[in-house]
Amino acid sequence: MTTIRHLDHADTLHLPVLGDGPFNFRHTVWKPSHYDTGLEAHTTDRSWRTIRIGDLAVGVRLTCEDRTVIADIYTDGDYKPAHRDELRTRLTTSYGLTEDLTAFTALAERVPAMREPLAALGGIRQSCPEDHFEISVVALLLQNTTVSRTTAMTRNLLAHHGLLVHFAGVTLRAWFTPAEIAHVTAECFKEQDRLGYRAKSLPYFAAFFRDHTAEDLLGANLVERFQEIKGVGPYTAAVMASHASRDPSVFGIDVWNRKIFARSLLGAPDADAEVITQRMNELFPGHAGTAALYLVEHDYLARPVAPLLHPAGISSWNQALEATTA
DNA sequence: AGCCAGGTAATCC
DNA sequence: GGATTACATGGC
Repeated sequence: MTTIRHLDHADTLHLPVLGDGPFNFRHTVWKPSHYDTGLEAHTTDRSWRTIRIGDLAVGVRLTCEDRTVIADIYTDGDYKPAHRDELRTRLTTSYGLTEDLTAFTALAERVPAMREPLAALGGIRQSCPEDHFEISVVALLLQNTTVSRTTAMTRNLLAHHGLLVHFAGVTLRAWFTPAEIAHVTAECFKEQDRLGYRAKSLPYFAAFFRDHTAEDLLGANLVERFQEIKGVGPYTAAVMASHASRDPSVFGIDVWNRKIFARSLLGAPDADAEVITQRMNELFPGHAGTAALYLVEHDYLARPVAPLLHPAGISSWNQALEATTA
């Protein structure tokens, strides 16, 4: 039985958005293509998200005024000045608040297929509040399966090994750390959490990120480096590099987004991954990952995987999450 | 029943 | 090397 941790308000951060281009808060923080993890909740004008900083569980409530993101911070532990600094950096980086989109936009304006995505989503940035370990788990759970099963596996893992927190009126799950699942066996991931053959990979993921910090990986060719982990291939490594490392030139290609790119760039229902990758790099040199982001999110804008919540629906959201316990 | 999902590693020639 | 094939599992 998972107990709910109640987090108290500890801080308020004002995070400026730099650069002159547009900033789209709603679609930067909430992505129409992202599946429901239980780690975040979104209404039309605000978002809630959990973050782990080592042992500390943090709840963040995000709103935006003009070009400032306001982050209300909630914790249940000993909140120190160092945590404030780390959260400021983490949130600014996670949502690309200081990233310059002008080079991408200049390339995209010359491509007809980008006209509508730019008009609808101009000013969105990659969102990745996950760290490298956490996003690697997400990508692992997306491997060769349906999104509904990915959602179920995520729910199982977080219910059995993660945290359950309540803050600012919302109940959410929070990630486990590599250390917290170091003792869990592959058999448990398979039988209890229903991960199938992916169960064997997760212990390798946890061991790698227990032993390597983000600083260790600076300067490395990340897409190659991450593939040293058993269970990480070209797709998962690219998701890690494009999302957690925020390399704008990289995107992970799979059977799902391949069709989106083939349709919008080649006018075909599907195409070889090599053909698409070459075309993307040709049209958006150095920014193919950003282009991929705009094309995919625009494709999902009218029918989001996990739609925005109505404010009145938050209490039933909370009840549903609290009912799914270990 | 069989095929396919927002892939990867092992094995084959 | 590049081309198969097995791998878990649930939904249609």
